[in-house]
Amino acid sequence: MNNLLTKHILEDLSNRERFRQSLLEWYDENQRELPWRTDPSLYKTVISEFMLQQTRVSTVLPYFQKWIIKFPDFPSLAQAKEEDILKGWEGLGYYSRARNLHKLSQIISTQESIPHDVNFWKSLPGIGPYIAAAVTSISFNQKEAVCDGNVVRVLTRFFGNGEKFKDGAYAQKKLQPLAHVLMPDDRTGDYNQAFMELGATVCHRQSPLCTTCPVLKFCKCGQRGDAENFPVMEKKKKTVQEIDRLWIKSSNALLLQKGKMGNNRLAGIYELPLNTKLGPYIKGKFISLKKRTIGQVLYQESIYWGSISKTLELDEYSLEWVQWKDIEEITISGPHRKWIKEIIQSIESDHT
DNA sequence: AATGCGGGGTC
DNA sequence: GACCCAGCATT
Repeated sequence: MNNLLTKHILEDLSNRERFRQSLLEWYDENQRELPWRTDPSLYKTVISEFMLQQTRVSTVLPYFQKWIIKFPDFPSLAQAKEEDILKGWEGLGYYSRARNLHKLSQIISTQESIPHDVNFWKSLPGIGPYIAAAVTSISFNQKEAVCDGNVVRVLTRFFGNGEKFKDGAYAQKKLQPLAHVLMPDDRTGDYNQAFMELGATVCHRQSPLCTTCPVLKFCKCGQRGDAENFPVMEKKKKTVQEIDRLWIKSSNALLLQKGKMGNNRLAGIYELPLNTKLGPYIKGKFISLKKRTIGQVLYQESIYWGSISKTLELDEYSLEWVQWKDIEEITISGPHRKWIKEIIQSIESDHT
């Protein structure tokens, strides 16, 4: 960290102070109007940070608005049924976030007073170093520096740090102390948000807007004109996994599978049934091939017409007949809801 | 330290 | 198609 600061304009304390002021002034004038910034509260901050985890602002906006109406505060969330919570999260992904938010709200609701200490927040379900720093700085003005993907991008460019990082998480961990050193003692929440806002709206991954950057004079890469080459990450190897799924319908219902065999990542969330050799399935004609990526795995999911041979074993395979009229009520993973609609469309167009 | 976990924007 | 986004939990 120290050798990163040497021979850099931000090594100088008065320059560092000028940098903070420039960034905050820019933020005061240019910050986006976001629903968790107008009439802010601890609750809104927590919800927004959970939703924004690995998820873009534009994706979060409609979910956040609906969520705040349905669950306006910690107690209402604490008392809600997990079913309803998952439904509010449908399509956002990383569903454990919703379950953790449920648990967290139950813990918060029983607290006499809410601790401001970052370690308390880190101990809560679903909260790690980033959200703990974000919440305690924004809501309690604690001096805790966030270091997310935006901050990593800005920092490596400021210092021309061409080190090849194993992955984003590693870079965040490694650069967090540097983020902390640059941080002011006051307005820590605004400063954290300003740093990320700069990354999100000016210091883009590709084609960064260096000419209009408010802190260009503190940025090595911005002045050299090679910001786009930073940060440097190792390549990840992708794997492919092929899966068979079945389209099993009756006149008024579709057979769906709740959760996923072997783990609970999709607990409470429905998808088309997985075809297994030992299952009660009869595989029919091919319908279509769908692709989606989860982490580094590219899933190629082939969907076939199917039927079931042993109707008494539905529970064993977590299978449920879902009436067509109820299909909007349950929580289906984003891609599967889309695929189901597409398949219905194609079936109907075949009949005409 | 490495892996699993969603879905979508953007080039 | 590749990369990555206001990361965290588990192993």
